[in-house]
Amino acid sequence: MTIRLHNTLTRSKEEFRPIDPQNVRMYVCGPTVYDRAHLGNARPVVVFDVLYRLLRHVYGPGHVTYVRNITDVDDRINETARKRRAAGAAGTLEELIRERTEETIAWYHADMAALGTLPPGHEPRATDHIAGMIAMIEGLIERGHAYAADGHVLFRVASYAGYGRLSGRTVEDMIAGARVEVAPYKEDPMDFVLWKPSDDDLPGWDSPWGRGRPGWHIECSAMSEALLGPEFDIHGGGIDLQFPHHENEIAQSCCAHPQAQFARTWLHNEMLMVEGRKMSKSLGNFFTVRDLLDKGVPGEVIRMVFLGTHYRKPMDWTEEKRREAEAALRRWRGLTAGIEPAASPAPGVVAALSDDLNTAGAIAELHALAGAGDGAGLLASARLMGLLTDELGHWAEAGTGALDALADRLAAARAAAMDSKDFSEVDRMKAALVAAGVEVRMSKAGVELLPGAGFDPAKLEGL
RNA sequence: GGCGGGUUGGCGGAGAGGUUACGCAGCGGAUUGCAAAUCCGUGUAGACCGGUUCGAUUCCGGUACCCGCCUCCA
Repeated sequence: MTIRLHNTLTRSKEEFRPIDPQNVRMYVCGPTVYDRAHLGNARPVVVFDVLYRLLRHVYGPGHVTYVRNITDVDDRINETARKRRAAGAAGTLEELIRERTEETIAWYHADMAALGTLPPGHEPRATDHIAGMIAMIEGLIERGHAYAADGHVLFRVASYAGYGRLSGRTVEDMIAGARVEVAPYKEDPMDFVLWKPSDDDLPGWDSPWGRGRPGWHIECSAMSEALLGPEFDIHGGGIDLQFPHHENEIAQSCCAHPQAQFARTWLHNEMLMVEGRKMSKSLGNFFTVRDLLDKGVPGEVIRMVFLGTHYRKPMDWTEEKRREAEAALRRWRGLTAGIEPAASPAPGVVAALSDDLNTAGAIAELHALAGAGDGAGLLASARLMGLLTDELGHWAEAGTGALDALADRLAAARAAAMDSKDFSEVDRMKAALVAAGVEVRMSKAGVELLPGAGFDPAKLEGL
């Protein structure tokens, strides 16, 4: 099976050929752990989880290395720690920072697991790789690609001819935009920070340039090199990282290792929209994955909604999509209950995923399998996409015990009504069940009650 | 201002230079105490204007509108 992926670097779909099929290497930009992950943060995690699963399917589970970093150096983290200290929290600033990042990472792991995503093989933390960053910065200075000034170290953008290739813009274009930060210590306004000084109120590490902390982009260059080497297969993240983050990563890594190509294939997922607007912190229209889970939206449903839109198109989160996804999953779970998955996923599903992760096309194939009554094929294929797994299925079983008892009562009432011709009690029960989101099936064979979309076990109380 | 992307039937959302996407909703039928579910049947859409072609929604150019990046962001 040939996998084809859309490479941002070339703006075209390319056949994917790993550098080493025995060790396919992928790096995805992970979270900055300053707060709960919002729904937009979850999209790349799910998208690249599907790619990870596909790569494992094609090359073997032991032949894919997936690295997703954790950024735990960040001014927003510092800010939270400072506020906590000001509010009287015990401990040093460093301890409060660690506390904050530890709890945020635990939330992140729990929330992403709820979406059925596999943990990456490595989750390096920036604070564990400071030495590697300092070494890389020193190398860049030696080669003339960076310079120290006023306690800062800056990358000399003019020294790298390839700058702008990923984002498809020239340095002149960017200067025309005229929104770069001008600082007295910069040789050129485009130059970006590799290292910056920390005062006593900020976390810092000793370096040749004094006590300080790394800039935003250098961590990914250092950590990908440490875990995947100077050249690897896939680098992923949200499209908003294309510039400047990924452009700067390329500049740093390629200048540090001129003989290597850094990441060969760049994949970017489009943004998540809410009410037609990008979900973003500055617009203040974001909600977290946990908010949704707490509202009773199962992680599997969120995952299904995500996969319904191709990753390179903006996706609007809507209540209607949530409802449709839940209904389809309930149907499929009913169809596959007690069935063993087929030995391998359906070729049509693998083919769709292999075509630049056409998850919407793959879901259409799942519908076809369900329509054909192929429960075993459906199960194996859905699981390749991380759907219909045992871990994600608990939501679909909630309240089913109560339904079994109600089904018996309804069957008895119906049998009595058949004789008396008075169906009022049967109709009352049926209406109440439908109101609780239950699908009521009455046939000659008997009565069957199944949870439907929006099923709420709490509404069964009065029955 | 610079750069990039998008525009598909009632809604969501794919692929393909010429043949039904698919899902949801709708409509007709079977079935049912009535329903629901299920099954069968049913829709002929691709912003606008040109061009290439025997043939374009699919390729090329332009226009309009929408969105994103250029500033913390996935």
